[in-house]
Amino acid sequence: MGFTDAITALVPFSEDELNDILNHFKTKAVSKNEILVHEGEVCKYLYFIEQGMCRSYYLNENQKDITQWFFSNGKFMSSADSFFQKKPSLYYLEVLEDSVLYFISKDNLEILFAKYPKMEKLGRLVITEMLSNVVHKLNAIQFQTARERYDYMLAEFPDIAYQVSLGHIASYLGMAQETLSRIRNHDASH
Amino acid sequence: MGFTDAITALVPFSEDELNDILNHFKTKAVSKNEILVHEGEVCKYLYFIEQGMCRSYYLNENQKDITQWFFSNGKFMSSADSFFQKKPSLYYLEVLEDSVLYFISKDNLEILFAKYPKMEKLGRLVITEMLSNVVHKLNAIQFQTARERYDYMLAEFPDIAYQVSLGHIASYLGMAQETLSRIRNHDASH
DNA sequence: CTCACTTTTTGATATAAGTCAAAAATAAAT
DNA sequence: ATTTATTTTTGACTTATATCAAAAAGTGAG
Repeated sequence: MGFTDAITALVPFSEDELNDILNHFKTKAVSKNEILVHEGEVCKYLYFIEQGMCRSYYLNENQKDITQWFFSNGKFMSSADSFFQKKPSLYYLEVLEDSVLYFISKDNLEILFAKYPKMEKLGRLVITEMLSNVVHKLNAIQFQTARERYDYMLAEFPDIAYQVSLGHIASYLGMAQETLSRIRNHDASH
Repeated sequence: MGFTDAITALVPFSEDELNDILNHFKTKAVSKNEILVHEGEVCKYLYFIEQGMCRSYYLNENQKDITQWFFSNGKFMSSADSFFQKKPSLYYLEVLEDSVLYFISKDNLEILFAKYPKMEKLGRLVITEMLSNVVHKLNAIQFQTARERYDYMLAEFPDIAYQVSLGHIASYLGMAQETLSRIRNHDASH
């Protein structure tokens, strides 16, 4: 799903409005392993993944890298807290494969918010969607077995399983990577 | 923290604006065990807890009641997804002790959104805060031991520990209630 | 105050999943 | 192509926490 499709799916805009909105975004190609936002720095942009795959992660007390979220085609991505409140980000944003992104600064977004009330609604919808995704994952993590969590992921984000390394997925699902490996092989059926 | 204080802490409004906003809310006293929203019904209001304690919960596949979130003094509460998108709620909202609430309908909120651009900002901030709280809890749940999760709760929501039943807290923290009981007693001092 | 009901505690046991360590398989680099 | 590095798999062992069951403590109604 392209950028304009994704937007109009959430809030209907006219052709002219869409063009104006689009002009406040920039676009760029980014390569695998690029870090878009470092922990501790303010996340300056709201991104949209036109094509590709990224993730957010943090380092826990033992410096272990924990994947927090995957962002694939057609999704908005940001370190939301940091971006909206100009606070230091608690997370890294990393590019997992060569990708094409749209992005907009806070200032430009504010201009759009002021100009188009419908944009505020769009902003709220994007965050509400993030919230409901995170809540959904929390429910999955909180009371399900490792295998059920993996099944949840396959159902929710089928593409991730084939594009992302085992270790990233394991930490995302809150299990040891050995466990995920065994789930995938040993009892690959059911 | 009272209602007007909570609002002005997030976004500055004039005296007159505040009064107008307040007039779009209603207030009521609710009693312990009252269900404000049932699963499957659309959540019609955004609530503010002036005084008291509530929770959201759902029933899992085995009909076990799982607490999802606690809402105490000075917090906004809603089944956010349901309220903003008029979808059936996935959760129940329940009153845990006699409470005093402010609440506003979607229509009235839309009126305020249209009238005061700052209100849109308030809406976004409220949801962003919910998002960051949920993300924080997810991180706590995902890789911490039962005892660490309890400590997280004590640090984050100290009041809950003394007002809410053991079973509700245990399901909120994703552990068996026997486990929580043992944590509280046996090794109460680490 | 007593009886019924709910919640919490304690004990014994089972098990899912973590940890440690090393081998195998893939991918990247010279 | 070989070598070096990274990722995944496999095995043996440990442990935190769930489950089951029953006793104890607490709460509320009549």
